Amino acid sequence: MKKSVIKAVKEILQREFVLEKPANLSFGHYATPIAFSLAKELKKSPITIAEELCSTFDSHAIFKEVTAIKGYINFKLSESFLDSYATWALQNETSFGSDTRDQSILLEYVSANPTGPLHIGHARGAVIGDSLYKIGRHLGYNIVSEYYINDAGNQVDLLGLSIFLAGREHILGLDIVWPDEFYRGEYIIDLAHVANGELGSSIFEKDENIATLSVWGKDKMLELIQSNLADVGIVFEKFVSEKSLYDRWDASFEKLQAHGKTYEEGGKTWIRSTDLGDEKDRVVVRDDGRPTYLAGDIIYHDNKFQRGYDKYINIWGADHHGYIARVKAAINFLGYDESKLEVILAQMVSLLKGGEPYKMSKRAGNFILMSDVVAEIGSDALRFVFLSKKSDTHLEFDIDVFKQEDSNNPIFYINYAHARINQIFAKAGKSLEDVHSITLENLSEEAQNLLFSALLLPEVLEDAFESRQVQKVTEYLKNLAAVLHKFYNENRVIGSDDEDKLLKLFAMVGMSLRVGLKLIGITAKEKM
RNA sequence: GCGCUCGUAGCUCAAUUGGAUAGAGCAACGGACUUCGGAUCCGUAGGUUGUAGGUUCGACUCCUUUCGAGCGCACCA
Repeated sequence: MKKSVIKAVKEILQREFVLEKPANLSFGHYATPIAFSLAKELKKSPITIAEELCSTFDSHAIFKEVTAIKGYINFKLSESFLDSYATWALQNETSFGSDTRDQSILLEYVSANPTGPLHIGHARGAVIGDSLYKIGRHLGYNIVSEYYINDAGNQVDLLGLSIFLAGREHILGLDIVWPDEFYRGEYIIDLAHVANGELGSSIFEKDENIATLSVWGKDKMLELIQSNLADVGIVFEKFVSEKSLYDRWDASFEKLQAHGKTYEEGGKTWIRSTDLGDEKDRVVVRDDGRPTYLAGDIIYHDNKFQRGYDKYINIWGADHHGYIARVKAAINFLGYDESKLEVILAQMVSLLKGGEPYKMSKRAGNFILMSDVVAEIGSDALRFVFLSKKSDTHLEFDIDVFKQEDSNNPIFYINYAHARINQIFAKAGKSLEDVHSITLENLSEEAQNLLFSALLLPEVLEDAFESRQVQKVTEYLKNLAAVLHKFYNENRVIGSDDEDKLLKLFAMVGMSLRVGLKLIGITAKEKM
């Protein structure tokens, strides 16, 4: 819809311009402030320019009216244009808002360590990533989702040790001296019991079994994480193991060397990341010859860029923000364009419980499990809460308030609008086919506005995806539901002269609600 | 100390990425039910956009100052 307007306006103005929504729908459907930017050039007032430009739009069929108000040029679409668009959309639900694009995108998100279940902080990035993925696909991007498994290094060793010690304490009944660093939490004890069942209690007898428990535990945790994700409708296309990458280190290292960005000092190998604005140079190989975590990420990004995507999006927890500079520097040193990497930071989620701060930590066992929250409020509400806020703002909510949310939850409000539409069709004893051929014209002002709102979905999706701000979709859906509820209260459909027209209009609204919800991972309810 | 992110109604958040009178929900108060499901709608009240400057036709948005909050500042992942 927006594209048609841009095309039409461009034909007439013959120059670039900004198209936006007017402050008030009564002004028109779209507007441009171009007169302001022309004012200096033409040495005339914006108001005069806008009025002059208006008259040049008279002939165009897609506009009902073009008016100048306080320097803005406002465009009102014709009813026949809106009707034909809606009629087409209703016949093509799956492709409504869909398009073909040639850009390819690799989207990496979650990538939580396989050393414990997902907690509520992971959920934010997970839900945002998955929604971007679903929307991007719908918009026609060639987009692939990927999970990077940190299955190498100390953390996984620590997991093995923790399970081992838990087994010795809880299964063998031995007295344990716990080291400073280990994973706490019920799930470690649970794992020890499962290991006891699958591997036998003898696994806890000898220290050399710790390595076995590490690998075993990591696989179990990965299964658990995947199951946690599946519970909120998230399935990854691809998993990449950090461990499997290290034998390619030599090849990646050669590239860095070829660009002269490495050096030896103190028996260690460094990269000159300060050349590209990092705070300090970084060690990539320790003095004992073991590569660091960054080395793994260098190989991984080398591997990613070799796969040749147009764009790489990583969603990280905000506590990793200090990591961006060194990874971008490394990508540059490998000989790639680091601007193709875009990092979205999902800010911290702080939880309260009964007004008290609820401290979260991966290492300690007192984090709140994502699966617990899902069990209490459901996947839809969890997704909606995280999708309603910009990812880069700190988010705080009280878990008790969150539990209470029922009718106050906007997800119910939107679902109710959708269910109402189904209900009214049922009550009228009609289906979409019965009203499909009717033309949507001579509608009231309110009905036209409702129709227009429903038809905005495609451009909202596009805007949300391109700005990577999914809250635009939830905002839109809340607004569309509100317009529908208001209209419903003020207008009787069944038995009115315009019954079929209004049913068709409602069908269009229902479709936008349904498609929009689907793309943020929520299934619209047929009835409540 | 240095860096990144964020300060918008009592609370949780929006604001077309520099545009028109800064908007929703919750909480408060007052209305609308012989209703196509009231899980809804309407109204009232609530703001110097943390502070102080600057840039321009125009600033919540960009720049500078300052205050506050969170996070980071590993050869851990």
